[in-house]
Amino acid sequence: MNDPLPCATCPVRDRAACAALSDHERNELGHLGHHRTLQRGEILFASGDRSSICATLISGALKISSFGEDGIERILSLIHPAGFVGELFAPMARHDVIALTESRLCVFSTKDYVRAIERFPALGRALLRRSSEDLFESRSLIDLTTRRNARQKVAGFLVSMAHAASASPCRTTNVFELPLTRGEIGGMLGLTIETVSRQMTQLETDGLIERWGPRGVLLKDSSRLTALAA
Amino acid sequence: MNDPLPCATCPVRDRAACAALSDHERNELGHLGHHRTLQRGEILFASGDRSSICATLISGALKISSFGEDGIERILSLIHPAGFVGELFAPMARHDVIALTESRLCVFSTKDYVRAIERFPALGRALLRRSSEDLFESRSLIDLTTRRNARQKVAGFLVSMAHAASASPCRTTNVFELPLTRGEIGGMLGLTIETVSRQMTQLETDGLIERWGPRGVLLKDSSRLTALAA
DNA sequence: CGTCCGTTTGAGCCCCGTCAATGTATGTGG
DNA sequence: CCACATACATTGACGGGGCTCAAACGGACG
Repeated sequence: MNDPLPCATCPVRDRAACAALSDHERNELGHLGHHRTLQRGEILFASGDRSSICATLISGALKISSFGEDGIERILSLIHPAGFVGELFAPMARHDVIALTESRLCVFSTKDYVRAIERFPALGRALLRRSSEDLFESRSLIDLTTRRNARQKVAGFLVSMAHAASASPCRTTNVFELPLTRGEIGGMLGLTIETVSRQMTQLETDGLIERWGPRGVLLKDSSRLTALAA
Repeated sequence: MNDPLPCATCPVRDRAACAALSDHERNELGHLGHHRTLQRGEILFASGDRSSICATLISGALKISSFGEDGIERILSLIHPAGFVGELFAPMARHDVIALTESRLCVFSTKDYVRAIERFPALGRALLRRSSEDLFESRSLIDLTTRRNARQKVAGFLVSMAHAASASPCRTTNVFELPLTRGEIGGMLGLTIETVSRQMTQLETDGLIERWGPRGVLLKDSSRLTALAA
């Protein structure tokens, strides 16, 4: 079951937290984890789970969500390749982690991973760096959700998704596929499905974007879009 | 100027990140930092600063804010005693950090602190733990801001402030002083001053809270308030 | 072709943002 | 001590943006 992971060919081997390790150390870490593939909608772990696993995302996309008693989903974060999920220090999971698209993961038991951090300080530092980045992303999302009107929220969301979709941070793509449904977008921005949809069509009629089917987006005027989001 | 810090009498010595260090290590870290006191409204560092400092909060409260070009403040996070602020890995600060009340800080140069993390792995792990907690808090705030109506947002805000105000996480206070103005609360929740004010008065007339002047709050019915916020 | 799921579009209403006035606490100078 | 200024909070009136309810549309898959 736990065959050593083929880190040598891992597409995120130089961006994930484990990239900070030496070959020898990574090899050792590799023996602790295993690969897993999730289909869209599959749950990695749910709020309240004691299962205590954590994982690095290799490909695909995940969402971290909470559900109110009314059953309304609120998306708290998106996870992109090389991202890390899991509560290393809490006794149990406090949110749900769900695949947005087919996703490949490198899964570890939390206990093993914490021990690895203690043995390999570089891993802890890399994770701290990643955590800081997550924190910044999270605050950017707060920034987005507290904006005044729906127009600014959707515009800002599209810009941030464009950044996330582009592999390199310097060269940002203008055309991409949204991994989220309208409802999920609404759940991130504190809007309803209908409002998101209306804003999208209005952005299109205003010539700021173009749409390729329900999920494809082309940013025709990124600068004006960015300005709108500010 | 850089007298060794009197860690021995520090009120957060067993909760802050540096609590993970041995006496000897902490002593060494203490030689790198210095104390500083901020008055309400004073800025520790601002977005775009290259100053590169970081700090542990000893007493008081800070806010992390971003300002839109319209000049509207959006509060992204509150920092409580034993909290840590500063961008260890970014070339410059991306948000403003401002004192909410008179605050005492333990300030370090980022460069020194990063070096300390490399020398003392336990410090890195403690910071990772703290960062995970900040991330959770941040996501809780997202959870709050994406709620449907103003009532739920304000109720949830009051509950979370009650938790933050109580020193111990198990025994939570029901009476406390808000360190924030109505405008600042609005800036956190994506609401206006007037809406916050109206919701507060309505919560009072409904018998859920009582107010002691503009800032003092007494939670008369925490359970109903919590239910309302869910 | 029919079903399912997600998106789009429409109509109506209500919550909350805007604008404006008043109330209250604190500090400052005459 | 009082008049005044400043800053913040409260309250009211009003209009518009977004939520609710509802129906039509479109693609994927049997």
